[in-house]
Amino acid sequence: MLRIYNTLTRKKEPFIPMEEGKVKMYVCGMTTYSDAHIGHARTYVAFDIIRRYLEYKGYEVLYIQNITDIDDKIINAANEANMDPLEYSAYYAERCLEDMRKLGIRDASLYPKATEHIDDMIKLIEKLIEKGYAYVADGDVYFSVERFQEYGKLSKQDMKQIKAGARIQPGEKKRKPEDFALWKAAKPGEPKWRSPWGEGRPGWHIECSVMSSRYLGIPFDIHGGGQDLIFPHHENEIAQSEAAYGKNFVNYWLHSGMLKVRGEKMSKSLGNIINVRDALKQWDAEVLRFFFASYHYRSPADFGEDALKNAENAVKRLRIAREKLAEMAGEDENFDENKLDEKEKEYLAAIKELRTKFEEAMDDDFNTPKALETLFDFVRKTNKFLMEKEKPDEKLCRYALNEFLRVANVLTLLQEEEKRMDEDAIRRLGEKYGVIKEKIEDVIEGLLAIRRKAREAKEYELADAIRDALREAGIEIEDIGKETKWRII
RNA sequence: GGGCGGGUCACCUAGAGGCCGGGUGGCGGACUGCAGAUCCGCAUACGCGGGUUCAAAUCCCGCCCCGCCCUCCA
Repeated sequence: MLRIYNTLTRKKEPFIPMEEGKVKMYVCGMTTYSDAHIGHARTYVAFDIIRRYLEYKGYEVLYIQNITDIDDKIINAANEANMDPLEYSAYYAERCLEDMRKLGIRDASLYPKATEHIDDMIKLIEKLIEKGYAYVADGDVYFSVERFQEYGKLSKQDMKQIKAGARIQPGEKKRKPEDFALWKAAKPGEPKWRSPWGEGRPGWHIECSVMSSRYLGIPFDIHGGGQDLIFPHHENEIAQSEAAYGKNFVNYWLHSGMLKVRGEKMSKSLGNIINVRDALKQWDAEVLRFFFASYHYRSPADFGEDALKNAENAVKRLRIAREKLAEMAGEDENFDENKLDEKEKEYLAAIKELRTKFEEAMDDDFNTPKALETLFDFVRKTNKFLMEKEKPDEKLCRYALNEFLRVANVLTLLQEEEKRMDEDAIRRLGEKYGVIKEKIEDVIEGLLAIRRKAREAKEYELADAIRDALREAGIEIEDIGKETKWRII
């Protein structure tokens, strides 16, 4: 039974979707006015894993992630760059999605954009005005917070606190400081849309109320985002949606912890924002994903050299185990349990345990660090099994590999092979030793043949030179007796 | 001030009242021409001070420290 921590109740609750077998989830996406940073990556990897686990459990998941493509910051940034704001945000939206794909995050079911839903926003605002929850003030429209009794229920703040923190910015025409904008009258030169209150553009919060209910209905199952969005954004979404529709908006609110950099908050003023693009120059996408998965999604995470280095080594251990298993694995996984000997039966038990322990961990509010433990436990048992068993059952090995990959995939690990070897360097090396072949694999084999002869002749300098050069190029070799295996590291 | 989450071995993380955490790194052993990989073993831990209990990293109280939010934020 999956249990999920709900920010609304501050408790772990059994997860029961609205519709059996289906999960409708919405995660607040990016405001696209610059490249995605590793904080975004953390959040979207976390929700990607959540989505994958739900699918692993057999749910059909409809996963909506919005793109905020109109907003003050976009307009300002576009003006500075001397570009049209909508072109500007479209450009960054594309780049951000590209970054997420490079990270290995699966696409959401849909990435709706704010500017494509202006009509629906206007309708919702009209409804709020009709019902007396919103008012027009000189071309602006504001939500009247005190009209919504439950305001503050998500962030656990009472009205007194909210009022104490609220301010009226210059140019705003709201009646109460705690009110927030649903619609903003256009200033000269800004992108604008026609509305019953004059030309203008939507406030930030309204888009999520509109797009979530448009694609998922209301209420829907899961609404996620970074912890920094709890207040005011998600609080405001609740106010808008529940005031307008008179019913519960979301069943489970999930919030991911913030990412720090070397113990400090990531912020423009500290100048320590790390873009996904830059992070990918230094670290493998899979290493970054492992790093994120090694923290529980609600805990703060700290992006530091040591932790990344640890992750890099840990990932290597997983990859090697995968390779070793793959070498022994046959075509299909339909092994015959009666043909297994004692050792194999013992290993079969370990394979089955992988799944149960993994699920136990993930069922507990997506405890990915705990889930990783089960992977490493399995790796140790696999290595031991392959070491002790001369000719392991091929089908059993295929089954083990498949099971391993199935759970690893949920954690976004051991996915499609990324080319990490430097083919050019290997070919140059081949030329040096007179090995010229079409296929890179043949070049490597040829080099290894030369090395084998060298070893037999006890010409260890040459043997080691080839080994070191291959290692430089991303190929690691392993001598087992007379035989030599190689793998991409 | 209000809300939330933390302080666990050299490093990164998980954690149920009693027994176990895992990864990285280190040390020793097996294997090896060497290296790597792997296996086995070893070490280092629960911010501070009280309390509850036969038993506390875990529950309670107080304190110190850190991070996040409190109308820009993922």
